[in-house]
Amino acid sequence: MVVSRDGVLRGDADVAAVAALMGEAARASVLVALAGGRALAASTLAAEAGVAPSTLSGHLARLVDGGLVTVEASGRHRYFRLAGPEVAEAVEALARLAPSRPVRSLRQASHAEAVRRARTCYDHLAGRLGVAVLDALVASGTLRAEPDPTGGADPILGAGRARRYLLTDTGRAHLDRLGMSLECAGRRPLTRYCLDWSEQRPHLAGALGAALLDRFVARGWVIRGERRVVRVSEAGRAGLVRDLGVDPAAVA
Amino acid sequence: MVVSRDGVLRGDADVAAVAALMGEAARASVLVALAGGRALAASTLAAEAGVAPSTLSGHLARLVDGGLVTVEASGRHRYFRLAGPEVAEAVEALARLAPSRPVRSLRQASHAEAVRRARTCYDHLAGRLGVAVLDALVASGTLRAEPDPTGGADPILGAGRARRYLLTDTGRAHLDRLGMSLECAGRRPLTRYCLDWSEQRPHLAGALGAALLDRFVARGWVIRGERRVVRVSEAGRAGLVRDLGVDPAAVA
DNA sequence: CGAATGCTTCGGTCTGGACCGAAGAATGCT
DNA sequence: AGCATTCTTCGGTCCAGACCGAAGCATTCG
Repeated sequence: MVVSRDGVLRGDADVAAVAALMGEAARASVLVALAGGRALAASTLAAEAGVAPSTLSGHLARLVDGGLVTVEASGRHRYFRLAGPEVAEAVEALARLAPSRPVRSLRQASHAEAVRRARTCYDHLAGRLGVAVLDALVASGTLRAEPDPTGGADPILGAGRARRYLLTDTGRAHLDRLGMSLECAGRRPLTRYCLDWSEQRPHLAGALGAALLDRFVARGWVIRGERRVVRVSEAGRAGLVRDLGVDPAAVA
Repeated sequence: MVVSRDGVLRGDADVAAVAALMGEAARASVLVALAGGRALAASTLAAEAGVAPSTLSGHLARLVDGGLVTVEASGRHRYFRLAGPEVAEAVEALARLAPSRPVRSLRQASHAEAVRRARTCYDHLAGRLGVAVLDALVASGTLRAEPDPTGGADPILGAGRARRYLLTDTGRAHLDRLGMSLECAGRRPLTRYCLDWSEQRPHLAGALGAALLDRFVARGWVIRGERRVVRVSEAGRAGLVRDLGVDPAAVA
């Protein structure tokens, strides 16, 4: 309906150009990773796509040039984002007619649910559980959410969202009482956030995030499974709710 | 939302594959030409795309293999059609974010409307007028719509639609009275239909279709414009409605 | 200030695939 | 049957572009 030949509506050279831009594995990977409105750094995207940073840099330049993606420089990072909802719609339209739609087996579906529920992200917790833990730490005053000091919008979380999380004195004492203090953070930042892709909200990373996962595992609160999935034990359910104030729904 | 990494929702290899299939000028041209549900023959599509038939044959095979296009053999022709509405939607989604969206000027828009109203298709009439003329000839009994003798579905019009139009005896007499009989059809089939891309319905082609356009022009009923557009004169409006029973709305 | 980090540009290699023409199979017309 | 038309397959050429590593800027941190 929209398209037709004869010069009546639109030529087709454009369609081929846009499709060609999407029709390469690394670039498609970028667009898919960016679908949902996330902004991600070039290095992250390169790891996702499984190509060298230099290669992906070229791809990103072409995507930006083609108007599918926008860039925002922030320090020495450059955050890439889909240029608009139309781009996401096009990606989804293509995904809908992807060949060999992998028959989502029951087993795969339940694995997917497990991943969303609780998993590791590098060395810290992620998924609904990871997000709930950060929420609980903020709610209990252990961490204090600090708005962006520069006043600018955070490229990942958007304007008005916390840009860093500070460990309070009472919070440090609290963790000490629980036997969860950190020996030495070394050069690593104590707290960092990491945007959870399945929850679209931040979870706790950094040295504290790693320490917490470490303790949880040591106490048998969470058990590592395969493919980064973790399972919460009965003791973990009780302990997380009692000692950290985690939302019971997140460990159910 | 639909798409994400980690095997949770869907990998992206499929997106890249589909997009790559669309990301080539000749193949995109095919998809655009087929948008709207038309079924076209390989040779037609090759001419559209501006490549050798052998080249396009390869492209069509890939499109069929990729599930974007279906093929139906009919005699020595093979008619290609989009595999489904999802394909058209994807093409349109891509077209929407095509770069350098050519600003549709008022002039272009009115030209488009004129093309839809009445134009020539090779040597016969097309557009709303062409379709209306065929309708009128059938309604008046000049032509008799013959269902597909083989009982199979017509590759262009679908099952249950007329596959050929026969000139009846009374119809021939009627055309004689109007001074519109044909001298000699030669080797060319007397009647053929041709699917009108703007109306999605058949208009009259073949020797009779050509003869009618010829007479209409000779009598000054229609005036040829540029770019295949034709305009109906005041006399034409009256004559077409009075002598042929054409729907007045089609010549308004 | 240097060192580390994040990203881009450049040079060189290599493969996929787009293209054509010629030959071959299938079908319809006379 | 014989011939024309339509489409596909095959062989061979050629170019776009995907890829990597090394080197070059810019920024941040110690």
